Parts: sequence; C-alpha cells; structure tokens
Amino acid sequence: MNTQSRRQREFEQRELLFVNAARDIIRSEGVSALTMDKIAELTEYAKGTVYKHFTCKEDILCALCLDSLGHMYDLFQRALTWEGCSREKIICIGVGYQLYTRRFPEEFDLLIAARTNNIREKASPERLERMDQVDSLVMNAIRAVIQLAIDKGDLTLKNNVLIDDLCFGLWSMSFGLLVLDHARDMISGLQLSPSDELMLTQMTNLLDGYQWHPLSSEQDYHGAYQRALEYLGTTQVKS
Amino acid sequence: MNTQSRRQREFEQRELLFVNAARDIIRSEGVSALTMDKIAELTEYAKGTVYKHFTCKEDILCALCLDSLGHMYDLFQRALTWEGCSREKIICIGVGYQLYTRRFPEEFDLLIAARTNNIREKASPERLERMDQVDSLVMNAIRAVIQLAIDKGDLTLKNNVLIDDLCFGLWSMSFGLLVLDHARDMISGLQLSPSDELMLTQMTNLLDGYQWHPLSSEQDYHGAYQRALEYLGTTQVKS
DNA sequence: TGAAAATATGACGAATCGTCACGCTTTGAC
DNA sequence: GTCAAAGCGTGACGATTCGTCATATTTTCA
Repeated sequence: MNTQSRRQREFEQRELLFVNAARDIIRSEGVSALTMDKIAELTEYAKGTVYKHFTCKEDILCALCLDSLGHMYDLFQRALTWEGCSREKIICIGVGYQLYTRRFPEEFDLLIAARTNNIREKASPERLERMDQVDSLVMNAIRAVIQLAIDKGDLTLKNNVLIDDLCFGLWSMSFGLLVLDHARDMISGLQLSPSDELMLTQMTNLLDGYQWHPLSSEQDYHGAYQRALEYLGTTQVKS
Repeated sequence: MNTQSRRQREFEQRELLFVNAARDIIRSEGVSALTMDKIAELTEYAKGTVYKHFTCKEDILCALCLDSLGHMYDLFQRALTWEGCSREKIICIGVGYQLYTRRFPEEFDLLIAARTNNIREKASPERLERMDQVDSLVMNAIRAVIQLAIDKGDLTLKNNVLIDDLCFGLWSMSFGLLVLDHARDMISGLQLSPSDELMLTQMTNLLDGYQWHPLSSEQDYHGAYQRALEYLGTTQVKS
C-alpha cells in the first residue's frame, strides 16, 4: 500500500509549489500584493486547495520563512566544514548569515516579522513549532563551534557565562547588524564603512572581548573573511 | 489671527487621541484586532476623520512607533545626565533601551516591523521621514558618548573604524539582543542567563574588544548597571 | 446675520479573507 | 469492468475591513 506515501509526496510537492508561487509574487510585487487568490491563480489551483495547506495568509508567510531557513541551515552546515581555527569557523558562520540575507532579502524581511506577535498570533502552531525546530538546529551549529573552541582551549568562559549566552550574543549581534544594515538606506546621515567590514569589525571586537583566541592582535582575520565569502559564495543553493 | 494655531493645536491633540486609542486596542486585543472603525468608535469620531490624520492603517502604526520613540528619546536624554565615566554612560543608554522595550513591548514589536518593507511600502513618506529624524536624534545620543570617550582618552578607534561604525555596532547588538530576548520564549531549549546579565555581558565584551577603558578587568560594571536601572527606572514617562 | 470656507460624517464600492456544500476523481472489493 | 464509498478539489458565498467622497454640519469673519 504505497498509495498513501505517494499522496503524501504529491501533497508536499504541491506545498512547495505554493510556497514558491508566494515567493515569486512577493519578489515581484511586494508582500502587500500577496493574496491567496493570486497564489491560486498562479498555480492553477482553487483557493480552497491552497487552504488545505495553510490555515491563513500568515501561515504561508511562515512556510516561506521555513523554506528559506532551510537554505540558511545548509549554508551553516557548509560553514562548519570550513578548514580553519575555531574563530575562523565562527566568522564563516557569520558570513553564511550575511550571504543568506543577500540571497533572500524578502524572506529575511519576513523572518524579522515572524519574530513578532503580529504574525505569530495568526500562524498555525504546527508551523511555528517547525520554525522553532529549525531555529534550534541553527543554534546548534553555533554551539558546536563554541564547544570546539572551549575543547581546543581557544576560549574560556568566565563569570558564570553560559555557552548559550555567548551563542545568543553572537546571534543577536549578527541579527541586529543584518537587520539594521538591511535597512541601512532608511537611516539617513550615517557615515558607515561598507557592510562587509562592518560585520567583521563588530564580530572581531566581540570575540576579542570574550578573549577568543587567537585574538585579532595575534592574527588578522580579513583574509579569512574574504575566503569564507568565496567558499560559501560558490555554494550551490539546493533546488 | 490665532485661529490657525489653535486649530493646529487641536489637530495635534486629536492625533494623539487616535494614537492612544490605537495603543489601547493593540494592548488589549493585539495588533490584528486593530481596525480603523474601532479607533473611530473608541474616540467617538467618524472613520473619515481618522483618515484626515493617517493615510492608512500602516501609517497609524508608524505614528504609534513615533510616539513611543519619543519616550525612548527621553530615556536616552536622561541617560546622558548620568554621572559616571564614559563607559558607564553607554551602559546607561543600553539600560534605557532595555527599559523602553519593557515599558512598550507592543510598540517595540511595531518598531521591529517598521524596519521592514511590509510596513514601509504603505506608510506615508512624511511619517517615515519623521521616524528617520527621531532615529537620528537617538543615534546622536550614542555618538555623543563615544565622542566623549575619545576626547577623554578612554577610547581610541583603530584600523579606520569610524565613530558611526561603533555607534552602529552598539545599536545592532542592543537591538538584536532585545528583539531576540523579546522573543525568548519562542526559542525553546535555550539555557540562558537572565536578561539583565545577558545584556551586560554582551555589552561588556563588545566594549572590552574595542578597548574602551576602564576595561571590565579594571572595573566591575555590575553596580553601575544596577544603579542605571534604578536611575532610569524612576524616570517619569512624560504624559 | 448669513454666505463662504473649513471640517466631520458614515454610507458605499472594492478588495480580500476564509468557509463549505457540492461534484468530480480515485480507490479497491467483487 | 463496475460500482459504492472515500477522498479530494472547487469556486461561489458571506463576512470583514479598507479607503473614498458626496453630503451635512460647524466655524469663521465681513
């Protein structure tokens, strides 16, 4: 009896079809132009069918986030294979995050919105749970590098600081930086270095503060940053 | 001929009335429950009158942000009067930001959303411009402290790092931290220190990385953090 | 006091949401 | 091959909310 599994597979394929349609609409016309009717029309299904997959509009936005989070996860996984010291690895992850926001600017917008009650109070609990799961996976990638650094003796956490605290700090810094940089042109009268340097500078200083060795005084990380960009930049996005 | 100015005053008062009504609705029923009809009903005006003030729903959301940004600015101004070394001042501003997110959690949600195209592509240009202006004011508060630190010799920027780079870094770190902390319960399986310690730890390490003196090894900032909380915590929010 | 200007109103058309009763397709037993 | 039952897709529909605008009301000032 593989009818069941075939049905399931077709269902998932169609879900992806809807999600991609939503992405196309948002990319070409903006989020506010996204309607359930348009998705239905574009995919040549009826609206009722779309609602078989998503409980509401916010739910499909979350599904889109979820999909793009998968791509982010892939980038992070690849970053983990980067050859280098622990600090270079964490920089590589930061680069991955940055690349993600460049490849999926619209989805990054949504990801920000999805941290907000605005969206969450409407989306389906199931979808939110799945987003949390991917969040965890992503966090684990960062945790792994921190643990590696501790094991290698590159890093010693002081004053009851927890691994997750540093993990959260790195995530916050990158997230904040990317959100604000993403909105850079909205903030007038700001005399800033280019995005790449900005990211490296802030990470460098934060990590120096944590005494994550080798310190920037002992090793220059500009080269590593550039190489990480190239390394991940050539990564194929899985279809 | 002071009819004109009286009219203007009445107009502004009514705008505030609408904004506060919007805030009340959002606080008690959530953003998605906010409708123009409800605002009209609550304030006992007709919907058309509401539309004399705001071009659309997103515009009133931005107006609400703008209002709360004013409160944030007040907190920052008060933080600048804090007696202490330059590093303590910057911590005090961080505390102000944190207090802001606690006093206006709903508005902070909106502020996040307002950095996103979702909202900005609909709100009126005038309102957006005014938001940018307040953003600049806020940035200036941070800039001022950085400049002070440089003048006093507490801080020396290296490697072509600009004042605005550090300013942006501090802002990003705090913003990211607060956004993610705001959504802390959405992120499961995270073993974190309490919010206050988290904020102080991250700022401390970032500032140490920048070699902003006195370093945390030379001076303990826990006391300053606590005092800043009390100092700003007792600040009256201007009606 | 009254005409003109300014302002407020809420009924209205348009857009979109999410539902659900109906009809078509697939399935699997005979 | 046939048929009943189950599963699936459909799009018309009611409900909600948006934003507008012709009309009604109020204010101004000669």
